[in-house]
Amino acid sequence: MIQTNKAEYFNVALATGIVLFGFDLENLKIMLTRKKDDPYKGAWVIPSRYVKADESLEENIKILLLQTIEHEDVYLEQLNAFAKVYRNPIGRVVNIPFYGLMQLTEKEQKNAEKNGCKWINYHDIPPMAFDHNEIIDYAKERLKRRVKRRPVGFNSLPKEFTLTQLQTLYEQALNKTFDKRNFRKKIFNSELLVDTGKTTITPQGKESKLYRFDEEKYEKMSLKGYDFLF
Amino acid sequence: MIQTNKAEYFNVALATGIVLFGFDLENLKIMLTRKKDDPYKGAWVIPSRYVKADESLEENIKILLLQTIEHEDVYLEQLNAFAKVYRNPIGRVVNIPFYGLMQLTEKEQKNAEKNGCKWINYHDIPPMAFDHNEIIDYAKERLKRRVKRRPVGFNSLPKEFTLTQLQTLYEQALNKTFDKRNFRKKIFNSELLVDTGKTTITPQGKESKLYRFDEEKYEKMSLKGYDFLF
DNA sequence: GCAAAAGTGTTGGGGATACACCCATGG
DNA sequence: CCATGGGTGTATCCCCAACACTTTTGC
Repeated sequence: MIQTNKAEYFNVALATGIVLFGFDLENLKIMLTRKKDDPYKGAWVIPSRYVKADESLEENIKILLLQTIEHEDVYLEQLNAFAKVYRNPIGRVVNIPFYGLMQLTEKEQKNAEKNGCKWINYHDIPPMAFDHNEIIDYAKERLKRRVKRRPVGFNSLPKEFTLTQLQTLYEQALNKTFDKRNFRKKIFNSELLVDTGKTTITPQGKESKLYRFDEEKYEKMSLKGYDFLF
Repeated sequence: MIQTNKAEYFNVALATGIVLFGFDLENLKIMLTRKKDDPYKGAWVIPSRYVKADESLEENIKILLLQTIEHEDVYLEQLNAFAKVYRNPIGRVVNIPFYGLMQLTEKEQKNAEKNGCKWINYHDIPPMAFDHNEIIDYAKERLKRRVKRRPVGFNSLPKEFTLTQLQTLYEQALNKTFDKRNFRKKIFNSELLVDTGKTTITPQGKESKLYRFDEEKYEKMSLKGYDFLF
């Protein structure tokens, strides 16, 4: 590490951003907002926020979550820093975005709207300011890897859910379809699910069994990943 | 993005670091150096360097490579930013480390030594300054994932190599052993290798076949990953 | 009555693992 | 002559992919 006078290097700004994925049991969505001031006033962006010198990235992201969906109950992972020299016209701003995954209910839909954000379909992301399209593409790739290699439902489904809901989540994230029987076999083989014995009536009026995750098994799988692939 | 006066946020320093893995055909090693000035003067660190406001991360890493091994012929990937508030006593310094993978020859051994660096065994990393042990652990996990899911030999072996050398690389990185026949079967099934028809005499005096990678196939595999696991 | 969704088994193939011996060389 | 390392084949098992019909409900 080259030693030098502080002023020469302590002149970069740090920001976090959040690529927040929400699953409403039918579609995967991403929460976007519009920029409130220049540069790029009015353009689509992911929610972002400058980091103060004595603030951790996690604290900063939590504030972003409170300002948008109004709670912090989100699974988070840090993504690669985006640090190109001229990515922001006002100076050298490094954005360290996070990937977030959550269940999307009416509540978050309303809170987001109230706070000037919008949940937009995963497959229908508009052109955005800065390098935010790049950031979203990167986050989507991360989500795909996670879905393939680790269980993700715990963070994006209600406590009890149907197998069709789980399969829909996987199909949306990976943008392909699965054979129902094979999907269920794979899931059951992983011993990740517990039959609650209960049923629900789906929006289509069909009776459907409810399952929940085996939390202990889920934790183990989250760390190790699967030995098979979706 | 909250708008504000520039001085309030443009006060962070940015650094890159390199966790450089080298394979000398027998052992995996990591290049470390000792800190030349305070804080932590004399302590082990990974080679690191402040980023200037108009300098890209990649430019910065290239300079680090020239100052240590004296060439840039290294496979690089950016790792997660390390950004804890109090990780550096002189101020808020965010380190964006890179993972590097290369073949380690006599030349780099000598250059590193000349430039105050040392190649240390992968399994024998000393306590280090700042959070550099954490960074190395993170990079090791990345290497393990890469070895399991994508071909890595191209970046860490000579153009032509023996299957034992390739297997040793995998065994070192994953810290386990493989059955020779099964390892070869898996590699051949991937159709990644081409028999050069040549042989070499190993240091043990045995005649051994030389292989090289099928570059086209290798590129494809690097992007998609394997459908099987090591 | 018909369209849409929930639920359920079998078969075949391919890749992973486990496992042992021969031969050539250096010492 | 023996220790070391290069090279090779088979049998088993399990996971994966392909594939179709019944039942119930809403409309």
